[in-house]
Amino acid sequence: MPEKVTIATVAAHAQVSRQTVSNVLNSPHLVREETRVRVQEAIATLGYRINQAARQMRTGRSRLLAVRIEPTRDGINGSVLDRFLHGLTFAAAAAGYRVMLYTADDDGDEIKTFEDLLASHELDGFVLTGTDHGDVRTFWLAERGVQFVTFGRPWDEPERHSWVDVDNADGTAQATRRLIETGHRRIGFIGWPAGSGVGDDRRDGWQRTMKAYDLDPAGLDRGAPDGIAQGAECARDLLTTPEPPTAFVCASDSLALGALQAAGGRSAVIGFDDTPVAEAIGLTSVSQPLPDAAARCIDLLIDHLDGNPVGTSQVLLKPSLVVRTTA
Amino acid sequence: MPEKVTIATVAAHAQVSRQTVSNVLNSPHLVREETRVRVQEAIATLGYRINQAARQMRTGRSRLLAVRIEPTRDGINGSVLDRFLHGLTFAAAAAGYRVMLYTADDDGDEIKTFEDLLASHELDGFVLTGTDHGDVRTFWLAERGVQFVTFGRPWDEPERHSWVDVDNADGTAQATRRLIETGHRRIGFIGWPAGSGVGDDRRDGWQRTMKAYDLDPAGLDRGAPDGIAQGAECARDLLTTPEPPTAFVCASDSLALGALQAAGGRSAVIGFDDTPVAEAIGLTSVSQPLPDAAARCIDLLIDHLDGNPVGTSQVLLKPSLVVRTTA
DNA sequence: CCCTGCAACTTGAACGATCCAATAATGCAC
DNA sequence: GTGCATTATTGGATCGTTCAAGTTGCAGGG
Repeated sequence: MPEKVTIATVAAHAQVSRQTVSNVLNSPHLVREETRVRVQEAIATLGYRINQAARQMRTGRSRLLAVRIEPTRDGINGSVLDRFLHGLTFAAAAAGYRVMLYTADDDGDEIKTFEDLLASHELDGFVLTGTDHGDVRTFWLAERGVQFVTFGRPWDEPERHSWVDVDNADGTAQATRRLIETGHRRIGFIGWPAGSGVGDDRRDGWQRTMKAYDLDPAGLDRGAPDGIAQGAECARDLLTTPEPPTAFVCASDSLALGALQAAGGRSAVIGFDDTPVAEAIGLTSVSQPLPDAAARCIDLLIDHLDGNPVGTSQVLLKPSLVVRTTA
Repeated sequence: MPEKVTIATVAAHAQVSRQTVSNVLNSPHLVREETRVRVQEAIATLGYRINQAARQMRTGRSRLLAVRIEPTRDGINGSVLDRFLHGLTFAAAAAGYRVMLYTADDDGDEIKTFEDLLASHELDGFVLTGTDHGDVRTFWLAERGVQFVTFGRPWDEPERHSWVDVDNADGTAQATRRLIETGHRRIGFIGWPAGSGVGDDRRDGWQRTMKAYDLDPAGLDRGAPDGIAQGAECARDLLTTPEPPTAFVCASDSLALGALQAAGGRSAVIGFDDTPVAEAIGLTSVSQPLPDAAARCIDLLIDHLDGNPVGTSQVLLKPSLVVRTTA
């Protein structure tokens, strides 16, 4: 076991005071170049690492960010959450922060966890995913002056807090354009029942694009809860109309998979989220730029923590269409 | 902003000393029942939460565990890692620990991260996933006396450290038995090339079960890197033999998916890992008990941290077969 | 010549918990 | 009532860092 190396050890080795070493680390501009170099050398020689606990106790900041990891499979999930988490961890590390996980059964439970984590001074900020209309969590945090960023915008009032989101409408617009460009004229949309911000946005993108190309979207639109069976049913329903669609834009890969089964390979289908399922079966799908989104979340959050706490920022990212064999 | 509540505030409120409050929290047996209750009430009234940073500075323990989150898609990944992480976080929280994430490009990079995290006294232990033959990381950690548990056993020397693993051979054995019981006699195995511990174990389960039922496994076995195309190719190869198999046991859902496509619905197929892909397309698959495995990892790790540091423990869990439509 | 201002650095105290050693309270036998 | 062991409680020191205030040396203005 090597000797414990503290800031005092470094100070003695470099023949300066503790505070000067601290300044080299935190406010280098206060230290003369020559001294700074000498201290840096001592740090390197001794292999000194700052003791986060001690720093945290003094400054009250832990350089730890928290993200909820969900047990369920709705909203952002599976490999989507997986890739998002990796992006967060990577971006946070680059800025000297760490990412911590927590679980919660529901929003109320999550607020209890907020209290726990904050009161024991364990962390500095939150990244929230899967925000709903009038999300209680965001109000709770804002009220207490806790810094946070959401992945997913607050649909009621866009500038209430900082967020990063993917332009869902643009995703389905790209999908619809692709189908139109490959010759389709009657393009159906299979999405979720009206009312969810994300779902409505995805429907909008399809609808607006149809109209932009002078195609009538009337009657080509079905809504059902997420699921393969539901997607299949919607597709069958649309295919038995007098003028059936020749292609489908779907609000999720699950719905798309159902549509694909129902159509038996005779319709073009595009899904949403680019899940492993899509990759596995060659489903063309709209892909969210998750690493980028994660990095922007961290940027925003750290901006709030380090810098100007006034005002909020919003970032809207464009998804991209991953063309495979189904469209 | 409410007043800051420290152990001193609680002590004053309950008319005892700081040390007594500390004892109530850490060594309740030293405190008289009556006093203990009074202190607990003061804690509840004031909403006191222990300051983790201060505790950590004194005790040198952070109550933080770390897990690597991988960018790539091999080994344990996607929704598998997702579910495992949730299990870890949940189990850790129950024991008063938190889970932190870190990234690394390769094993060497990971060891550099170990150094960083440990030197700054940021965490107490590691959960490693995806261990290889003669994993350098485990040697490095063991050498330094750092506590860790792996999910996946060290194939060279089982008792070198503590681990939790799923009985892969039992999984393919269950799959093979299921196929035999539903009337199949010629059952092929599509796995990875020999040499990986997990892959060889999965092949073993199939082979042993075949022999146990007096069925000859000779010539029914193919190996290829993981992937849908590879699975399809192996299946086609097996189907063109003089006595082709009527069913396939596969080492992964990806390989199974390929086999399914190649067989065109005329063969029974069973995959491994019960990924969302399997659920989506109705693929029968072997499911790993991830929440349970995660909980056992945490149990073992915390045992090592809190209690007896002597000896290692091993836990082998049985997977279960999720029967869907393909077998 | 004194005072002010500045840069570069030093010193003592504080953050909030736990550990340690010493003290006070209690019970019991003689 | 005294002595002694047992248990419960106390005050002080401590972990490693940063904050606030202070010291030193030197240049320039009045």
